[in-house]
Amino acid sequence: MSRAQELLRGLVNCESRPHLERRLESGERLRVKWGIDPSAPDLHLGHTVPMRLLRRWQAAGHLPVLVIGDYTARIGDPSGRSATRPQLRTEQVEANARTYLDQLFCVVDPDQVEVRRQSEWYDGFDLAQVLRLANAATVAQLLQRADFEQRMRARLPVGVHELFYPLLQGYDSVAVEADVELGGSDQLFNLLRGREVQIAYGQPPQDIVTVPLLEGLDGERKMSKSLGNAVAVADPPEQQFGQLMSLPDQLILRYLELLTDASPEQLSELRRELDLERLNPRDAKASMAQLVVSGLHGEAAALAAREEFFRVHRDHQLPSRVAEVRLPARPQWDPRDLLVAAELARSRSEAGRLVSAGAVQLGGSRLADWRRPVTVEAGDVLQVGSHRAVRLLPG
RNA sequence: GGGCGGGUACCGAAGUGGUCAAACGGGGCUGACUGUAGAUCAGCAGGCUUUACGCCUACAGGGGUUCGAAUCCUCUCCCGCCCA
Repeated sequence: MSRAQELLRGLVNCESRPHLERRLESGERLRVKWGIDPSAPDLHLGHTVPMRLLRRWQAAGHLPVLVIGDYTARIGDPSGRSATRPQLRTEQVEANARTYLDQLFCVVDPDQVEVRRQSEWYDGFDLAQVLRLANAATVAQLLQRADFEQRMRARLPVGVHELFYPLLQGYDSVAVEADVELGGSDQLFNLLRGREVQIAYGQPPQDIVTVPLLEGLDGERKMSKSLGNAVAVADPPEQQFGQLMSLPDQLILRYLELLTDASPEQLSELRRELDLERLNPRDAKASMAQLVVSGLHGEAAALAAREEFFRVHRDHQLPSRVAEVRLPARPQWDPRDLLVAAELARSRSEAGRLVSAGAVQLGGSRLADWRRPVTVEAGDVLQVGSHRAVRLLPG
């Protein structure tokens, strides 16, 4: 496999591939732009797909240029807007940007990057420059974008400022003189626009590399924090492990391919084992989860997370670390008050329902009826379902 | 600026005067089973209480009609479409 082929392995799309391969073979140090909007403080596993690619390119001697979208994030990300969103304040954006970088450097080598912020060039942008930028595309070109079209058809709002997104992102490429821009496959439109903007400003157009979008835990839609199907990079290892175990079985190989260093040979071997049912999908999934978690938190943490998961969910034992709750001493408790006091139920009504459903155990025995008061011994464990439990202490 | 159509629980979406705390689907929670928080099947679904077909709060917001309103009227706010 040539150097270029190695760097482009597993990618869905390049523009233009022959040109990019030539440049990769030339030994040139390429400036590889990757942009992120710090509109929310957390990166998730979907972001680590391009991050992992950047690391590979770093190893081959190229320079990632990370563009922090502090400007577009400050305006407010209009996608998925359900109400007028409060504009993010500068400090908030800056704080987000910092946690972003911390998370990024879990994967990307912090010594081999250039970090840039949009504010470097947009703070001083005047109207003449805005108009010149706006002249780099026509309305028809901007509206042909698939998600605008879908939203218009679905009678959802499309803000005027959203039309500027591709232009702003494109101008970023001009500002940082990008040779290559990396993005998710949903970014193709914006990335291509970047080429046109560069041409309009007299620069050679960047090459484009798009990586596949990672499906979220629901197995259907792309991973996104707002869809609630994401695993955050900063989440604790046990939580990540558990979330990964809730993945539909058919995505095990996909996650291995996009989120770990598993080789194509290992993947096809694993596929064969699963097809022949020689391997329990649960165990394959656990191996995947362990690899992914160890990539972010290290091997020891990943192993501990795996053991804890099996202990609680396969062997149905109490979690090894149970939170402690201090309660006033009372001779008897209404089970509902007890659940609310332990923060295992939001209301007495909900607590009553949980007891009726047979979900609640106190000191190892199942509560049958919320009407029957219970006595609490110091150190008793109150448990709801299989994995929510607290130890009750007098206080 | 004009015309039209909308705003219902976490999301989508029924419901056009009482039997609506509100169908159905998704998501969520719980149980059974299992091979995992996966799959499948079942249950739960605002709050409070003396757990009763009791009370309070709730169908964008305010005001009104009515014995009674998510449903009718009115004003306000928000959104979409078409025309200009």
